[in-house]
Amino acid sequence: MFELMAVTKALSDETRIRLLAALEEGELCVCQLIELVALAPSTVSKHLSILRAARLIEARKQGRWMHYRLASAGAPQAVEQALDWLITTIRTLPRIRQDRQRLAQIKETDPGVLCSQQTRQRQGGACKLNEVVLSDGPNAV
Amino acid sequence: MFELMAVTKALSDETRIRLLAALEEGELCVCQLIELVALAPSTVSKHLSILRAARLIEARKQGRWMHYRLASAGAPQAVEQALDWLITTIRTLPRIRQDRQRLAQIKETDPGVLCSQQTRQRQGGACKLNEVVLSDGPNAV
DNA sequence: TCAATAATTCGTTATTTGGCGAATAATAAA
DNA sequence: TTTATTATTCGCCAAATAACGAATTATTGA
Repeated sequence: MFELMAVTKALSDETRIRLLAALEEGELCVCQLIELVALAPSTVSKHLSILRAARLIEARKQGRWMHYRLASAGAPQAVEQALDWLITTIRTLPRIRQDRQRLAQIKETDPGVLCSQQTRQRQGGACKLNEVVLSDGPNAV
Repeated sequence: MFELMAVTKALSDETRIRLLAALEEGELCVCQLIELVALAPSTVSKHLSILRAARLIEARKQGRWMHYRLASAGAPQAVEQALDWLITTIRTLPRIRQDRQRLAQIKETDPGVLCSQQTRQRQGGACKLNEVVLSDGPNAV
């Protein structure tokens, strides 16, 4: 029962559904998934750990990068069937199709470049935006 | 996406899984489900409304009684497939088998009698049982 | 019509969950 | 070895959720 609930709880969050859908096309590294769902690295990492605990995804470490993929054929049957159901069900949903397009763009960028972009955004990169907002614009103080 | 999430969220609670499993064998009224999961009527009613909103179950009103059953063939394909997956997956789980046995007992009692028993229990009615338990039996003080 | 009853809705409380940033771990590069 | 970088874990806060009892609705029976 515990294992079943791990699966159903893992599937009960929209972000995690999107992550699974993204992985349908093949293995991705964390920074690519972060780029797709546009959430903090710690948040995405937590979502991935929940999916992994439910055995819906598997991980592979390569240097500093972690690569995630959907559970393989070796997974429990309940997990495999759940994934089958999910993937066929979500394929046509607008949100998922949108993600799929965006993912194609993301894959064009080298993951290394992607990571450094994200790091810059989290650090000083946002300052320029703040300055503009604070000195001018509709939300000026 | 909204409809899909309604289904996955509905399946993310253990009580609701047990309710679905109970309904696999056929239609049941609310008081029978209350008896099975041993939760407050308002709680069970809420769970049923969540399952119903996800279209996993359907309802039929007969007088003061509401009868619930699993979604029929007319349900959305995603719902039907989810139910198929769930029912086959949970059938062997200890907790569900246990519920199935208890449900057989519950069905032996007339629902009307069941309801009045429950009403008495929620009010002062538990006293008689308490007295017996307190004065004698395996749990006597 | 009025009381009883099956179920639901409402309001409140406690727990769980999702989100973030800071700190940490692990690995690569200088 | 030291620094940079990728990802995770931790600690905190806000939002969502499950539980209950009280009040309400809908229906039957007196």
